Amino acid sequence: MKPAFYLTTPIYYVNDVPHIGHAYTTVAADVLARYKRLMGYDVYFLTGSDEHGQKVEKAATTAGETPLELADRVVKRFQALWERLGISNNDFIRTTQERHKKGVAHIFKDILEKGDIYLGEYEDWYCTPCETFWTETQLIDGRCPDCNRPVEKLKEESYFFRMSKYQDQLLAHIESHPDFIQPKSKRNEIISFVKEGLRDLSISRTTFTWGIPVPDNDRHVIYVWFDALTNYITALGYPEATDDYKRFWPVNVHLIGKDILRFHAVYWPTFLMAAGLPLPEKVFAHGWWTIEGQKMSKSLQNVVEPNMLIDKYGVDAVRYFLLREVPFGLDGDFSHASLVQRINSDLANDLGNLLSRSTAMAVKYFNGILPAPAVLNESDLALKRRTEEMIATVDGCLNDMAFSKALQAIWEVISAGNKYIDESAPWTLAKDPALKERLATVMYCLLESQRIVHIILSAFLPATAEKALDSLGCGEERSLVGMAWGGLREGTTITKAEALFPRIEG
RNA sequence: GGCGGUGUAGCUCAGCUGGUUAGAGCAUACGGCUCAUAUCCGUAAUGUCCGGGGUUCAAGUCCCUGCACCGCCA
Repeated sequence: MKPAFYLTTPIYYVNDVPHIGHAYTTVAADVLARYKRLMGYDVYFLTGSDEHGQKVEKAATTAGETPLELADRVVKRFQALWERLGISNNDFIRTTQERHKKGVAHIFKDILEKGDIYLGEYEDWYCTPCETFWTETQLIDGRCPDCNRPVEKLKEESYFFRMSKYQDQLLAHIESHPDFIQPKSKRNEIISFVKEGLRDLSISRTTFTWGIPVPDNDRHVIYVWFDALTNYITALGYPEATDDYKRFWPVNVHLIGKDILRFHAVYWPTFLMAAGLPLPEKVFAHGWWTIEGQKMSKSLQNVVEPNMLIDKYGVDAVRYFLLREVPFGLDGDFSHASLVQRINSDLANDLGNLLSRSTAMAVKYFNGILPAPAVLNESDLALKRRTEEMIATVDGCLNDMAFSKALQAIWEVISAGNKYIDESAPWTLAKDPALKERLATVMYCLLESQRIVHIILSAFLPATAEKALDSLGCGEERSLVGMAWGGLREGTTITKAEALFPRIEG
């Protein structure tokens, strides 16, 4: 039986339209999912939408539609974008779905019955747009410290989650599981946050109705984060002990942006502890993108619309850029200049041109019929070795979410391929019929190395790898097994590859 | 204010437990090849490794201190 691998993106809030940040998390998750499938895992890749809450309710009212209508509309935009980006999620959960609502009500009731949810009273300053309560000391000049808008004093009956009870247990878990929260810098932040003490958490609201009602008390709606986080198990069928649930929970990794780390590294694990469920194996918080050196914001009107990027540069170029430019976990800057630079230098000159020149020679010297290699000499073996070593390196990198490093390792092999051509000088070999066998060996090694490169690249650049493998005459052997050296068969028809990535001039 | 982090070539960054002439990619200059998307290969140059002090036979790497920037919390 295949090993299981479960990974998630956050569910995206429908009050916001998709931007480069959403695309980033989702593309990263997709690469990991595709890679794990390649390695023989049975992968459950979940994304979805978060649709409840006061903000959505208000936005819908303003737009003259029901909250669900608004959600339907925005969800389509997310789904259409994922389609365009080649996202291979096998499930898409919406918090308005029955399966989810049922599960949330169940876990709420369960924790209530176990005594870790209790009814109390909440009084504090409330910022409606942010849906956040602030203490007196947190306010800045009497305004919301996040958005600087006015806040109002609010007193409401509220259900509380006894988060304080789990402080020590959570801390112990974090400390005994060094990889639970990554990267390390974020882990430190969470540790110090927990050490400062966890307060009980208000997890219901009475000021609006667009949400999942508290079981047996429908004056209350369940707090959006309690609702949203639970998606990770309701998608698998919780509370039923479904096959998916048994097979995939606990999740291998939650990929998230650094802004929502606390919810995933503190709230969510303590909810699970209270419910007696196993904790996620890993929560990985990636960084943020600035745009041409500036913080991305609606008011600056510099929000990057992924569809526009795809139109202009193509899907795989965008996927490549997002994962290559910046180490996952750190902030990075998006600029058109650096994207064009990556496309021209890495994708066109290195990757694309290598395939182009290699396949052109195969056609020219062997009529496109791949010859069998003779005995490999030192430089052939060096290329083979580098290619094989790269597979292990990439595996290590991807287990650490080091997408950028993984791509660098792949590019070292591409670079080695270009150098190999230069050193072997096939055009010289071709002039002497006596060297035909040597030429055959060189062509074989060259193409075989690239076949392996493109199989592994199919996780990152699915459409590109498809084209490349087609031109290398490779059929369906696109898996871990197919990664072994020697998979390219003698007699395979090689066709001259079109430019995978045309250079962008100007 | 408390805690944590960062400061290395023009740019983005690697440099683990201290040890030969401090590295990579991109950009720059020069040279080479011609199979290829004017692509590829090679060579070169540039660094007070933030400042100051200290430990050590030896510090970009450890300690102290100052400055600058960033994150989390308050």
